[in-house]
Amino acid sequence: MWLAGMAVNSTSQLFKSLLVTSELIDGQNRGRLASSSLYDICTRVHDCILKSGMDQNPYVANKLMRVYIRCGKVQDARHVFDKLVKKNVFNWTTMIGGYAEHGRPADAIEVYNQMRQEGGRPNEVTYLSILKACACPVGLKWGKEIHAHISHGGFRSDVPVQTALVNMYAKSGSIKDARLVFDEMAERNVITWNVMIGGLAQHGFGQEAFSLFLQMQEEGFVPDSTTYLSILTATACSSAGALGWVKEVHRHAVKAGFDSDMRVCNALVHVYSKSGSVDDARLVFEGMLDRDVISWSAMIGGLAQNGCGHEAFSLFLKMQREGVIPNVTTYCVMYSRGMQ
DNA sequence: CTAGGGTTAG
Repeated sequence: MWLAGMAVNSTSQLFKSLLVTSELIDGQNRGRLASSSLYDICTRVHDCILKSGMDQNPYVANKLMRVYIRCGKVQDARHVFDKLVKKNVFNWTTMIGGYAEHGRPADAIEVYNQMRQEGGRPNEVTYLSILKACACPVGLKWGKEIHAHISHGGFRSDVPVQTALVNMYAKSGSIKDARLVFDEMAERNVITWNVMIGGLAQHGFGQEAFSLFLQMQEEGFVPDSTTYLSILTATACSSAGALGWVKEVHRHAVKAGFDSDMRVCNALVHVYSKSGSVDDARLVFEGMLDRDVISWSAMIGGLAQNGCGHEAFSLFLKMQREGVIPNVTTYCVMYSRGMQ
């Protein structure tokens, strides 16, 4: 690690290295630097920041919080946040977003409420962050309150915020409310459609998801890979009669060139098995140029569950010959059924 | 200058 070995002795140098490092992690170099060494740099920079009294600078504090959160050290970020006497909207939003990223809705809502009590004005980004935190079953009761704040706060026509609301309702189990918000939106974008389609599919409403999939195209929106990944979920496709519209979605995917997208193909393999057509699953699988552990596991699972135990096992051997290492899921699907 | 809505495998 070039940064770890670098001679860093002044505060500004350290801070600069922290910024560079966090950008490295953010960008295409993600994963190259171990988060443990980033955390190490981060704590050293933190020391210098404290010594120089810069910890009360909202910009500096925010950068520091972001990097701590990126290392998975939300508690450290919270410490920086709590020490900050004057917090701006970025600090509040970063803290809420940090909890959202780490699936801690109660903590996120605590900070959000504290913000409101202290007279802080949430903006659209703050709402995106808090809604993300509440996008889970326990978050519904808080999500409804935030919905009211958003309606009163003048964010009724903000497409990202309204989309985040649709997502929050869908993920927290209230698909009817998700649909209500969606239907009332005057303006939408592809993400809005993807969220609604994915929500319906996740709740088992495959037919409804499919009709929205058609409707979005009638309205001039072009489905992207996320649209396909969202609609092709097992719950939506395992219901009776799903095979028909799944094939239709498949045809669209091929026409749009997504038959070369590994993730889309993985979803197709999985979903064809679930809707009862191992033959179609096999066809997609065999046509794939690249296959990862998910592709292999999906195909093996499909075979095992459809009474083709021997073929599943020989595929399990083949994947390893091709250098793909099985993981827990691979073993789970292999021994789930049909392997005797 | 800083925070950011959606995404595939028991």
